[in-house]
Amino acid sequence: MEKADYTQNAQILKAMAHPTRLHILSLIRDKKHPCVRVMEESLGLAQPNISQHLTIMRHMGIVEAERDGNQVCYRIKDEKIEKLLKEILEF
Amino acid sequence: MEKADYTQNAQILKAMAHPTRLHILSLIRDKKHPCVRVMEESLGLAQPNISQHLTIMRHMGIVEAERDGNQVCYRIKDEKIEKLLKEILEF
DNA sequence: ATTATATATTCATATATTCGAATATGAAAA
DNA sequence: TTTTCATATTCGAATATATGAATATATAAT
Repeated sequence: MEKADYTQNAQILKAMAHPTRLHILSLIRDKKHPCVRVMEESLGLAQPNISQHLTIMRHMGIVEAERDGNQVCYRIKDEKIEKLLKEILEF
Repeated sequence: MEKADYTQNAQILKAMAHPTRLHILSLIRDKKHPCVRVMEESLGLAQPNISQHLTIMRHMGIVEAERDGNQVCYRIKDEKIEKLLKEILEF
């Protein structure tokens, strides 16, 4: 494995390595494709805070956003991430 | 999953989410049970730095140290971590 | 006992993360 | 077209992390 890969890999891990972010990812897995308002209810956290965490994960290619009229819904970006996430959440 | 679990889980992830630490873990997997001096050669980093990273992972129960005379050798702590690590390194 | 070798710890400083508060944007409803 | 609802961004202060330099400890060799 290349040094660059460790860096890339570590960045993705780091973007998941936060309690709130793991919780969000778990929600996305459970309720398929939830919007931010739903997360807000489930997590009991401030909306901007959740949005900040989502932004971090969006930028790292962990989740993907889709606007649905008024609201924005999130999903896991791809199969690869889904597999990794499964391993982490079921750890 | 409990909130406490997300925290615990995130802490373990975070302790792995660093390029040098991933590299160290990869070394430990490849060369079974390497000592710090060997890591030093492979990584080309200062010994105190490596030792600092090892300490972090030891404290989080990711690796385990065993003294062998003059030197200290490291291994992955258990099966559970080994499985998670495999998923991460092969991501 | 002294010296050499291997590893760990401490400390200081630079850098990154976290999160609340305030504000901005974007779409829908009135 | 103003108001409302949903989400995103920006900023600042507190906190955490990373790393080099210096030093300490522990075993082995002389």
